[in-house]
Amino acid sequence: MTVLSKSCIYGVQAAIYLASLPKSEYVSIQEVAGKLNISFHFLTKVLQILTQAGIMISYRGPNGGIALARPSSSVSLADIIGAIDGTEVFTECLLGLPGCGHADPCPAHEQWTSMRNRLYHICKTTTLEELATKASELNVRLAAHPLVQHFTPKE
Amino acid sequence: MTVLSKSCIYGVQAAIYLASLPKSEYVSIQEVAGKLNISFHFLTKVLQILTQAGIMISYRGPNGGIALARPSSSVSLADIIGAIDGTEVFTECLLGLPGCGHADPCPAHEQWTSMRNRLYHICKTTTLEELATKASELNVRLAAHPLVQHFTPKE
DNA sequence: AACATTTAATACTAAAGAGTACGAAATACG
DNA sequence: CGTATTTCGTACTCTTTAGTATTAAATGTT
Repeated sequence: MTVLSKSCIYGVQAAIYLASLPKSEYVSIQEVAGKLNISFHFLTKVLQILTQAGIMISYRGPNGGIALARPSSSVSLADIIGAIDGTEVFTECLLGLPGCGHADPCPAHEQWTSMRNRLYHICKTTTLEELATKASELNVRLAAHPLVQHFTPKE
Repeated sequence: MTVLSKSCIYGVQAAIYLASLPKSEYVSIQEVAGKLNISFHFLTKVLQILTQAGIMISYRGPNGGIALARPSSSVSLADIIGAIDGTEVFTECLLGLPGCGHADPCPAHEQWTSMRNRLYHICKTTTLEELATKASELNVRLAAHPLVQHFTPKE
């Protein structure tokens, strides 16, 4: 059991990748998938979700692709997680009890609520800009396998 | 995507239920499943895991059942989660990157590590005794559906 | 207008999680 | 010894998530 689904992880990775690019032009999903070592088709589906959510914009045809719809400083981790996995992680009871809340708490309510709120706070205040800066500053890894390779100008 | 699997949630609920009983005798899985509104067969499989992990002990035959192997004050939430879902939640990178760590961090490493450590700390220091006490003190709910009913002496 | 490129949409396959069923093994009790 | 009770082990089904494939729609270029 993981906190984020695979779809969500891919979405976050792609978003960070876009945010880390110098210019904000359309980048083909193929390029992103290649750099991040993700299945192109699968990533396409994930990015469609982010596009529909208004987090990214897409453009079809030659030189088309996807791009962040807003400046990376105004997109939070929580935005992306919310769009793909939903807000469940930030709101649900640890034990999955439907009506768990202040009025009718489960035995783990207090501990978990404080936890969850902190998680939400961190995700809400962490922006793509911040993550992208770290990624490039520290030469930090983004992709699973070999590492993000050098940018090869698209042709 | 949830933090804990259904199996794990059921395991935790059952453990709290056992801990909340006055005496620590063998309780049939059927009784536990009934009180907690969980499928008997499914709960059986989950509790087998906890038995194999040494957290519970079982006894077959008439008047058999399961019981906590140790006093409820020495069983932590983390023990149960670890046995059923594994320690992944407490150790894994948010973005699921294999070698993510201090030496080779992902962009979300710092934030997530502090989060995770706190989660682990809370789960490690929260005992079944504590949870069970809350459950009975506050007349707090444990099961999803109707509510834990009154104890009906087993015969 | 024709063609190449790239996302959108849909459908399909594979794997994992959740839930069900049933027979085998252990044990108490008459 | 036989029978009822209760966990153990295995196998099966259903649902969700992950991943693959294919066709349609949009758009720039020649």
